[in-house]
Amino acid sequence: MRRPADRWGAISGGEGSGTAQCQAGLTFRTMPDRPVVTRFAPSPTGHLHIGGARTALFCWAYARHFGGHFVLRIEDTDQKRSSEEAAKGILEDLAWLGITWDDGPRLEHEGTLIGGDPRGVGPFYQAQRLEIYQAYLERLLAAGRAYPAFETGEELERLRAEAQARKETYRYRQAEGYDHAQSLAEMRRREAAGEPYVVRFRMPDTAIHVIDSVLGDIRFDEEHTDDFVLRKADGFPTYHFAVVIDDELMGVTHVLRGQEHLNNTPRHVALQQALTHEDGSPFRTPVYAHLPLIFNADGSKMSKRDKDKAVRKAVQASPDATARALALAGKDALDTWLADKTRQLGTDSLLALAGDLRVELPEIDSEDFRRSGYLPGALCNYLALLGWNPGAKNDDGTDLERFDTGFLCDHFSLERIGKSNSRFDRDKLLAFNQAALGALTPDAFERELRTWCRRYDPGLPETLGDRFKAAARAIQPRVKVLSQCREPIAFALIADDSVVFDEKSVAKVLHKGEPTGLAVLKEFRPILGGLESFEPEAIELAVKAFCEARSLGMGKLAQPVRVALTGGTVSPGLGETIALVGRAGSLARIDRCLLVCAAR
RNA sequence: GGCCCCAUCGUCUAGCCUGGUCUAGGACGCCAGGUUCUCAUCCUGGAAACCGGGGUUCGAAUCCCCGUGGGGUCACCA
Repeated sequence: MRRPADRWGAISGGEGSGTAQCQAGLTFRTMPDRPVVTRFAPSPTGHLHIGGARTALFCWAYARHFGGHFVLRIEDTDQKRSSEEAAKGILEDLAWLGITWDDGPRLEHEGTLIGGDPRGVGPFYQAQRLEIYQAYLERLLAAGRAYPAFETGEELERLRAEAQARKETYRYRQAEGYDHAQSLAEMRRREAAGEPYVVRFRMPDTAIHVIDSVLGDIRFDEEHTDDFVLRKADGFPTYHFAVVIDDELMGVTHVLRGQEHLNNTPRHVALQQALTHEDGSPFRTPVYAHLPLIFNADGSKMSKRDKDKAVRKAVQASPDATARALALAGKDALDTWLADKTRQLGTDSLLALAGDLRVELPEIDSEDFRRSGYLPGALCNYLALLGWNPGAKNDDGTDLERFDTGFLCDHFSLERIGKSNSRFDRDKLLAFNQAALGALTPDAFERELRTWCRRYDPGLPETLGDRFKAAARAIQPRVKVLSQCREPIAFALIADDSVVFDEKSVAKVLHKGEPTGLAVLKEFRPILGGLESFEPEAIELAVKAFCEARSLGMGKLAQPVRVALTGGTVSPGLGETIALVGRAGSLARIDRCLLVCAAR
């Protein structure tokens, strides 16, 4: 599992590791003082967001780089929004991306088992760890570092509003003259009576320093912190509490997460300083690395609600669309969805509606990219470049930016993580994917296409039958994503007698010149009919021979045949096109073209 | 608004830490050519950036300060 030492890349001293300087001035890496453990800890409220995928990718690559452990933990402490279904979905999304975890929920993916608990640090669902949190909470309570609070939500809301009116930020602070013993008694009384209360953390009266491997040292002064909630009224821990305990108990050494968490970090650090294990040993502060955020191309925040937004807009735009939405979603569901911008429709309804209304859904979850037909390798490659850069050159002097996850694991380091936010550039991702598809061997591409079709377009292989292989050949260089696969071969998916002959093409290609395309076509028909093999290569040869014998340019034959077989002048190579339409189909289409277009 | 973070082509970035080799390099996109039976692929070329102002220095994209701009965050969500 561990890599040879000479393959470790450089790490900075701030990462809890030793950096040695040798005589020649070369820096080489040493193993950190304890095994590297990273974790990805999503809340199961939906599919894996693309920003989360990037975070997971980095955490995974970092652990792999050092031969450490990558933990997957499900943060389901919000009972209202979490679902087991979403958790499963996230596991599958990660597995599809090739991001596998060492410690975490078990998942069977393509015949291999991912996850497990080799270090005995589970369970990995926070909802199953409530007793653990409670034990630490009680120690904090006993030490006076945590205390019960009895304000209702409405009261807090009012206090916040009042502060806002004074142009201040409301911060919960332990009241003057607070009596801990009395407060604990009240807590016990409420406990017995089944009345709600929360437990808050007493923040220290000192500034908190956060050491971040990406952003440097950051100081948060005490007047800007507040006594946040540790245990909610429903008995569940808040994120802050659970994350600190679990990270410590699971031996997490490096926390890589989005920059939106930066302002939470002083709370976590303060908690680490206040918490101890049963034996009195202190919690440790992991190395933090806050990752720059990813935005939409237009600079707006990438949100899982974007998909709903796009469809909602289309629905509201026309009464016709509203009617169709009504049929799909039902009146009540539609009304609440339209009225509440924060509401999300089910994936299936959303997809159906988008298809029906011809709305392009923005891709924001990893599942969306899978559906669109991106290769996980290309996605990971592009994602890795959002906030990280290998800083290396290719032999031709261009920047090295196309690489696989193996390269990422070998070279990933915190010191090359950028500080500034980036925008998600679909065009560049598309280019990466097109290159990745193009680099596949024809057989590998065919397999990828089949796999994708099985999930998202089972009708295509059915329609194509034994022409699938030829279709795949024609498709490969012509699509950027697998979901475009029907476009280059659309002519092969329609009935022979439903080809629509484009007027302009007919005029230009069939009627103009000498000889006319029509004449060439007529002459070519019997040659085609008499071919022994109908493989693209054989057809190609026959076509060349035909043209050479008559001193015709290839175009003089190819374009008329294209119009006859596809209705237009654009299609894959002539041999491929003819092969895809098939012998009977080709002859029928040529005959029909001769008949229909001669009259024009 | 308070706090925190950030700032190189339209976008992602290299260079910045360890000032000079930067008339700032690459990728995507864009534009113009070329190869090819059309399309796509492929090849060649081009336009395109150091946010502003001070300072330090012989010298600043690189170091410091201020301004401006952008972003994050201010929950019994995570």
